[in-house]
Amino acid sequence: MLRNAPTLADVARLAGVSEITVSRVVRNKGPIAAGTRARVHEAIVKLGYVPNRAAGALASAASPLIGVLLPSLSNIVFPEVLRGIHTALAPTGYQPLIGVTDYDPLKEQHLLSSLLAWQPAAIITTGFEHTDASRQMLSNSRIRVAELMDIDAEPIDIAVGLSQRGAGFDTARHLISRNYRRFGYVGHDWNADHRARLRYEGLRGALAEAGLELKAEERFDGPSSTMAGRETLAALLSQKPDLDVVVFSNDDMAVGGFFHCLGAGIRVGQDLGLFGFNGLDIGQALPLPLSTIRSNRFAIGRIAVEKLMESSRRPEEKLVVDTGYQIIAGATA
Amino acid sequence: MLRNAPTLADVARLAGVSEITVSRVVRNKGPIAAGTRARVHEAIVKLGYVPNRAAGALASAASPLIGVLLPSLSNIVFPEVLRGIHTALAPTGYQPLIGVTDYDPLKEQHLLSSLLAWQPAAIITTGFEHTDASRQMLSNSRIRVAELMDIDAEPIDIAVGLSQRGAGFDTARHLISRNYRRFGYVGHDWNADHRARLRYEGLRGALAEAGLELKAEERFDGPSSTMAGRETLAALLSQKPDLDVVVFSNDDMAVGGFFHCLGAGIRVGQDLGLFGFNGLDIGQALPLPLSTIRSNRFAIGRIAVEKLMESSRRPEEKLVVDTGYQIIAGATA
DNA sequence: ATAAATTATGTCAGCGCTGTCATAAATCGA
DNA sequence: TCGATTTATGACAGCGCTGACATAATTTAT
Repeated sequence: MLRNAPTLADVARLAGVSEITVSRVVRNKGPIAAGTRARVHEAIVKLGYVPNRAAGALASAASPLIGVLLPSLSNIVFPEVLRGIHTALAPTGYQPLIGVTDYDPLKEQHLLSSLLAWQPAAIITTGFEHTDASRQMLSNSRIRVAELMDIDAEPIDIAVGLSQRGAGFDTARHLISRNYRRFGYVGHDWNADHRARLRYEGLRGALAEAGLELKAEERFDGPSSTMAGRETLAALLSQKPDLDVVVFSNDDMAVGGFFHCLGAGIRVGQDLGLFGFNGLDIGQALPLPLSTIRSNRFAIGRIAVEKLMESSRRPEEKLVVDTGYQIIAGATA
Repeated sequence: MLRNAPTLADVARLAGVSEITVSRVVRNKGPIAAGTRARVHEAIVKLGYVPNRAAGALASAASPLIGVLLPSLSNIVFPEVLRGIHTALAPTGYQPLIGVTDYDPLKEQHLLSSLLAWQPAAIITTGFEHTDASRQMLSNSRIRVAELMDIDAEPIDIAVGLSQRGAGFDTARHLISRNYRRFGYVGHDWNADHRARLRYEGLRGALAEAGLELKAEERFDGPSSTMAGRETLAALLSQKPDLDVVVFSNDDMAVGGFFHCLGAGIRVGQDLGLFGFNGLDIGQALPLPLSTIRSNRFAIGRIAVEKLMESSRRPEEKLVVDTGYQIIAGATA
């Protein structure tokens, strides 16, 4: 932006009104006579005026920015949440200011303070794992805060997501009802991905209730990926070949598992059941649609924004929105 | 952010120095005595001072923001570019302000003007297709501009990417050298995705040079996806079964094609060759690794930021960085 | 017709910071 | 030793906008 870009004052002069009137026209605020509005708009177009957001943010101690903290951009899950956020934000004039935490609460804390420096209207972050300092900043700021993906704990303000533990639990219930008994588990690094751990715990809980247990489990030491799923299933089966179903930490891993079976001549759905989590498109495009759980990621982002926008002040009551999950029966388990 | 958050003045008072000195300490600018610096830092920590970015941006007519315009977040390609941008940005203190254009130049134009209102240090956008007004805004602004993904036209300032046309061309050359002759093409909507069209044109160009042609082609009317690839290949083959290789507009589509073959009992690599574009992980995790072209998306984002950061003023010379592409021979063609 | 309410517009200070220019203190060179 | 540099700090205005508080013009009610 140039120093000599037209300002409110320039527009006001050209339209023959005061600056504040132009400001009101631009922000659609307060009563403006139709004729005045027209003249101002004309002047705006003529000069190519674009409001300086920094000045506006400073003067009003508020900005049309929404801080968004995402743990990762490496698989499609969080971009989809972001897409939901974006879709809901687009008609409002708010813009997302993004930070990527790499699943690191300390990084989240640093990013949070630089986001807060912009005086955003709201902050959207992921999960409930924050440093004390982050929590402090968020509650001090008094702006609206949404914590996404999980609803298994008490939010700072709004939580939007699904019960990760419940999803794990219902995975086991579903598979037990389909007469699977010899369960294996293939996961990835859950120091990073806390929600994968919650699903795992839910899974084990339901198995225990049914008097069952995991016959074998293997965790890939790194982030989830198709390749990791493929290799980790191979490792699991070489150690324990007589499983009748394997639950994966997510669809990326499960699709990899499917590919392993394809290569190894294992008939998926007959010799071995496979179950994922997320309901990604890729899983449903497989020759056998993947049995999995739909996690409604787009909706989580969209609904979070909608709820945040309902009021600029944080209400007394904390809000928890359960976006639910649906078991996709599929054909692999 | 609260109206009563500590300001520079509060820090200055506590440290017993002037505001400008605190400002200099915070920004690491100008000479500061070690003792002064220490006292200021102490005061900053004690008060939990966080600089108000809006004020800084207003006063200096510049902000530590980088405007990023992406066409889509629906598949993994642009999130990966964004990840590259993010990775390079993280140590610099700059933050990305994101807009999603849905491949619509007019939407891009609107987003551009709201990004520019923040007086960003630079703008990163995609491709060369902009409205005249966008082009105008970008050149008037004098800030650094990077146009990503394609290098087949003259950039406004910096272009970082690969020759899409060249990638299409070399796809054909490669397949011809492997004795494929009966080419089919499966694409998606290229009104949106202009680069897919460039690759297609490159492909046809190389075929023509070799005295060959596309025996059949089919374009899915919508964005690329695994399912679209699967269905569109089915349609193509039902119309023209005797192809020996099918080139897809990208890996998502090609993976879908692979799944179709799996279901239809077509032996990939023997009965029919498949070739993609992008070099996504998923393609390489297939039982037969997908034959495709690696497009170095992460590097495109990272290098764009690095080049943008080299100077805050736009140099006389336009810069084109070719991040290249590599043919991944794979096993499907 | 006149007070009361409503609508339309303006004045002014100040948001929190940084650029510019000035000044003071320390260091240097011959 | 004394001007010339270099280093360290400060005073001050002003970036472009908006909130609070008038005030003027118009409509409505009585």
